[in-house]
Amino acid sequence: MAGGSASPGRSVTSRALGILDAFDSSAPRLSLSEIAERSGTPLTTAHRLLGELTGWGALVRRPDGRYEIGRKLWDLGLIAPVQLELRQVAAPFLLDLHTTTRDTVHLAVREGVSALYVERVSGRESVPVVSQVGSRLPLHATGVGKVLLAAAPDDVVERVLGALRPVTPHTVTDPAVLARELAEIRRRRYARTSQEMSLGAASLAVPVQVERAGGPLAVAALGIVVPPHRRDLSRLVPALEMAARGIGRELARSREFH
Amino acid sequence: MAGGSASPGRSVTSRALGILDAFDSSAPRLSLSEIAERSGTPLTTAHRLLGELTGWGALVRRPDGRYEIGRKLWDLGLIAPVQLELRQVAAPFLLDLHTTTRDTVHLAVREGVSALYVERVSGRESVPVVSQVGSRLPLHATGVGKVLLAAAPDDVVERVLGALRPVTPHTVTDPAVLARELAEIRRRRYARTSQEMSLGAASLAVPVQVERAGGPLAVAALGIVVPPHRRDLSRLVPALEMAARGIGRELARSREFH
DNA sequence: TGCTCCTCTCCCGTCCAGCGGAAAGCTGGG
DNA sequence: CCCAGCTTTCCGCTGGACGGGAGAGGAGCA
Repeated sequence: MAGGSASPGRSVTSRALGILDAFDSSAPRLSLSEIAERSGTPLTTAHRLLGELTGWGALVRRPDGRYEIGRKLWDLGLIAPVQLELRQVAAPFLLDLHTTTRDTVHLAVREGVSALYVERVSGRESVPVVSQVGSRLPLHATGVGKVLLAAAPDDVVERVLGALRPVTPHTVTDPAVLARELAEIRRRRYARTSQEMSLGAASLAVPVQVERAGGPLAVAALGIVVPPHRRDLSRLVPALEMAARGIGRELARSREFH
Repeated sequence: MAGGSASPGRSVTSRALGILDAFDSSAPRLSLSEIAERSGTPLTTAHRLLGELTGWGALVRRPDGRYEIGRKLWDLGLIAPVQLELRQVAAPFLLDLHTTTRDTVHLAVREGVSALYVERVSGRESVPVVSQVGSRLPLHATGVGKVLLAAAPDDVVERVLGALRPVTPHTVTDPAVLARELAEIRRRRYARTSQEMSLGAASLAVPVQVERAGGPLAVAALGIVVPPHRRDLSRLVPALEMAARGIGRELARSREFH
């Protein structure tokens, strides 16, 4: 009878941490049984581990019994140097763009075959919140993603072209169409998405480049989302390009010292 | 010979998590031995736990061998609902203030006897970075802190007055002086710090209030930091008050639905 | 160059704390 | 009222955590 036969192999610690993997931006509040199921942990074990995680402050218990991420992880997350240099350098430029245009501006980097949004200044007009800081989207699904893809190594491009899952009803799913778009982006130095018009916004994105010995190196993409009733997208290109060049210049300078 | 005699009592999990406690905004990169010392963990044990934490992604190893907070914790931290509602409601107001004044604007809440900065928009002129989002400062040491203190329950005020440690050379350390300042803040509805002039900036802070049955309830403080060469602080009061009222109103409205 | 000091890594015997099935609380809906 | 689903407590078994020791790898100094 009674339990016993300890864990199936993984270490205690990674088992506890695995619990945290159940949490996600699309599932920020979870009940005990949901967590147990999502993390593949026996209910009782999950219960105990949750107790410890809560005790430490990694999680907090809501009045309704569900768990959510606690202060401690917020504190620690804030000091994570994820693209720290880029974010610090870029922040003033994003704010400047926001001040002059009043629109939503965001900055993303490539992480594998995803675009990772690392900074964002929200505009007043409510646009869909898909580019939340920390969120990841497939490279082929957004303007900044395509810009990053246009500058990515060939093997990455091929991997993306090989698996074009639709994200919105308007996502390109034809590899030939996307390849043509990428060529166009490389030629014009900016991407312009009309696909997302249906979401109530149009967007524009440009590459951020750092000058290096051996040619420029794209490290990020700068995007702006404009409400649909303003169609003066093209007039924004110079401002965006200037900001992108400014970020690249400052980044190169700050790296010289290091 | 050989080790053995397992842990002194605490659970495995909390021991591993305790390792993370060694990290701090003032010490974001640590070596193995620093971590072992800071967390009071035997060197060998710390080494193993660090391996597990790194394997999961809570920490990453830098080329020089030091550890720092990794992507995973960043991701999780971003979905922590720490003052989520307040931050979402306040963000547009902070941006508006920044757009019109170009100065650094920040928002803080009270957490015990500390002011916790939860949102910030940095101005172009570089002011000291003490109000980084996530950082905590004693209530008596800053403008927003004093505003929060002025609205805090009596027991909190007494606790603070009882232990006035100096933070900068200009921090008030005399309880009587601070008590008079607090009375002044309650009367005028805003705080104005001249103490921090030496740091190269002057600041202004107002309470953010939510209307409730049973009188207004201060929940946060809104502050602005102005470079010293602009002395038109008083002209900012109306704009700040309007923003603070706006935040309070929106917050009350969004809570009605809930 | 040889020495010392410091930090990191691997090894391994002991022993205890994690494990999780079972069953008892606790809600809330029908 | 009864039942279904979720949460919490209980507890004996066992396998993995523990950490001292030794040695490798470097940095600094004479």
